[in-house]
Amino acid sequence: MEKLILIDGNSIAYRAFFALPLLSNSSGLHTNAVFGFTTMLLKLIEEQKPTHFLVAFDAGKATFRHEGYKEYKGGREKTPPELSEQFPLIKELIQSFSINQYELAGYEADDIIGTMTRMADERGLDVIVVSGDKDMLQLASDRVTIALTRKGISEVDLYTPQAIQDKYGLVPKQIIDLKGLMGDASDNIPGIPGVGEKTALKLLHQYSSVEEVLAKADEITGKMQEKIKQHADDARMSKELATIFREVPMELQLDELSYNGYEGPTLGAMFRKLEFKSLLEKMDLSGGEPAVETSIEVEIVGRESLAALTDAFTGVTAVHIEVIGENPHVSEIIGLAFSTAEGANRFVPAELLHIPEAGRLRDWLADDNAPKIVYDMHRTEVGLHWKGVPLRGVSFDVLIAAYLLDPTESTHTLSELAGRYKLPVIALDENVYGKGAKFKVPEADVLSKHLARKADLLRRLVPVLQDELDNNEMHRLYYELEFPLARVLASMEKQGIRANADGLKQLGGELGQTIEKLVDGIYKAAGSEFNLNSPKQLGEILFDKLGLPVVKKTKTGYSTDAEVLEKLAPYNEVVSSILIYRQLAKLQSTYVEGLLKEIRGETGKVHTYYQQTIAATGRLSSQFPNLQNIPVRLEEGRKIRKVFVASEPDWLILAADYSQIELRVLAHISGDEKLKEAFRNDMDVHTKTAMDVFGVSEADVDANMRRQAKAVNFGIVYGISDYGLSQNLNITRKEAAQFIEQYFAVFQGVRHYMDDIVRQARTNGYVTTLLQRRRYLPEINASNFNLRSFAERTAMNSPIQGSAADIIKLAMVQLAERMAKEKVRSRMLLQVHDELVFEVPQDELELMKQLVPEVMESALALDVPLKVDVNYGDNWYEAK
DNA sequence: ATGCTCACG
DNA sequence: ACGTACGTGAGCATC
Repeated sequence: MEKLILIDGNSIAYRAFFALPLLSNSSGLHTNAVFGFTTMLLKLIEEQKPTHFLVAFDAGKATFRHEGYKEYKGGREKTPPELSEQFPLIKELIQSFSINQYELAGYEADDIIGTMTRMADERGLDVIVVSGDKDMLQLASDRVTIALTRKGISEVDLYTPQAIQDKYGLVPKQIIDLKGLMGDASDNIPGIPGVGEKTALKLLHQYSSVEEVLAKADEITGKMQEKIKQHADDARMSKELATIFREVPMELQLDELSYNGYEGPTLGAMFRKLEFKSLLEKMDLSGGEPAVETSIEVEIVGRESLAALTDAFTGVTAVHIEVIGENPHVSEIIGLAFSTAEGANRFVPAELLHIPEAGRLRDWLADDNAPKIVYDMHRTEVGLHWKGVPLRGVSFDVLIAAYLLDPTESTHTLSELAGRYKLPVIALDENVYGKGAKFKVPEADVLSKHLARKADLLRRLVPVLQDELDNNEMHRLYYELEFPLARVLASMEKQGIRANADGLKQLGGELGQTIEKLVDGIYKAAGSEFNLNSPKQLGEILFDKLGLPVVKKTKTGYSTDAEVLEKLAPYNEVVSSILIYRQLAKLQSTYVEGLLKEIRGETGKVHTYYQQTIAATGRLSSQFPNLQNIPVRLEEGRKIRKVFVASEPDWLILAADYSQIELRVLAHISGDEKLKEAFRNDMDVHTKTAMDVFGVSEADVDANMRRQAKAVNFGIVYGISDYGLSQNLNITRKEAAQFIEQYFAVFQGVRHYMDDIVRQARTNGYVTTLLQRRRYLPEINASNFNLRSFAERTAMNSPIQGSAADIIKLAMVQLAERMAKEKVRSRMLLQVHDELVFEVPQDELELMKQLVPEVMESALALDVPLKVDVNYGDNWYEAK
């Protein structure tokens, strides 16, 4: 069976461009549209297996349509330069795929495609037309299917004549009539004013064509009749403009479009040029330049030579210990590889680590004076810990350096770092181990080489990364903050925090009963039973069955989030029950059941894992379980905190949190006098903001004024926009804009900071925190409003959030040192962005109550004081 | 795998 | 006109 694919090149390029974030390669060339185009081509080739293929493009500006109607496609936004520059690349890409492309002066891609479908139809070929433009539907026939891109570009909807009938109740030819009546703003086709899709469809279902509608206009009632008569000519012309011309005088014959697939090396070369690394690896496009691994020498160490192994480790040795599994607290170690300063590589199978002959190796791993280079010390240390092997003496962690050099990169795998720093290629773990259910540890010959390559790469990366850190003035950030912090985190996690399982179970039982009653009531009120956890089913009940007004939609259907439900509560009592159900169900599934699963039977403790190299701002994140989002705002949820207790009898939980750290940081970096004054006088900053913005005395600030001022302060920290503030305060955008203006009139230093930081981002391409942590913002100069605005808000927020992260991390490192020096038994257990949680013996309470805030407050000297509140009790709930 | 919802700072 | 507040992780349903 022969099959022809016809692609509307311009349309797909546009879709791809707007669907994907602005990727760019190392020379700054944007490639997102090219990338989207590539994935679409790959998918079509694989899934459709075309025998014939053509990509058609619009040629030049003027087409025959402009002869009759000069304003055709007028008023359209100019093509963004970031997209224009990609068209030559897209054309080159198509060539690399060995796919035919065609354009003809005076005609649009539609017309070329229309003509081709006619020819193919006559010849009996099956055709798929790929476009983002609904006009194409007019071409559908028994042999011609139209694939329209859905949201994004990876998904398409297929339209056969039947599908068009089902969706619009029209035959394909009537799509032109539809356009004739409703017009098309994007092509500047007028149609009949006031006629949208709904009306146009109604008219066509009755009269079948534009001509009939115009002829029978007298039958139509009301204002519509007048409009139709008045704009009859517009409708006729619109229909004509929307009609795809299917007789383009082309030289091109069908036979010339035959497609025999692409040549791997040619496509590979193009992907390398575009720096599509993930595709290169996934598709294994060898040939051309060698993107393959070079050979490597590695000695597989056996039982007999194990004892002498460490004799070779005289200088700084690179060690890679492969810890398998996402959670290092429950992981397997499958092998160890070593690369000496002289470049000799050794591999030790994991099972040898525990035999007596490995004694010297274990000592070496634990030796503070045996310098080691590793990838992800924190994870490795935790993984080894549960196998009873300590890790000490690490002198450099490649992962942390890579993260600091660009915290926005989604991953910093060794394979990716090799590419990023132009070092010898190594395979993806996925390709060596397989993934998901297919995961399998390979034989020693394969595994030893893979891990030796990693160790070898570590050694080569260190000087490069050290240079880069120095260039970026990140020496202090690395050596005084992030690197020592990794050990502090590992120690906190190994320690774990005790969670009372019985308490949780009791809480769960109570919740279960309340939830059961709620659910019964909700089903009764709804008149049927359904899955309350399904937003889809809930939406059908609320909006279709009960007929409540639709407030907000998601891309897949009705929105039923809390904001929507609050608005619906006055219409139907069941809605407030649903809100309560949601709240309790969350507590039950995430916090009661979820937490219970994470408690270790032997110790009754949970051991979270802090990710140090994920958040773009420099914050930590917490997993397995996440202990940074334990409920606190509502009393019902807050009770969960009662189960977090000290792990020794009579010890206490002590919590210390920074008061308003982000606004204090803002006061410092903006230098705003008013804001500094507020903190120097230790005022309530939201009240002070209300006083200044509303121009009233402290006594006259009511609760509502303070609430609004608080929202403005939050907004300022987030990178304010009138829209965001208006949503938060439920006020109009204009009012929000006025608030912001009043705020800036008072806090002029803050306004200057906001302007200046965005300017800095534009000039440098990045913004920095107090300790020189960097965040790159490539989209700060984008022509797309949304992308650019997002980057601007990020530029305002990141230095604030990131500097606050710098400060608490610094405090953690200093506290760990002080606590060791003072030889306290107290332990640091948790960090929650602006809060540290400890367990302390009674006899150290007074010391810790004094020491903790002292260190936290003096971690970094600012122009305003830092303030820390300390609380303690038998559990985390009481420590408030 | 992806989207929705919701917990935290 | 556009449509978003900044940063995360987990559970569940659905595809």
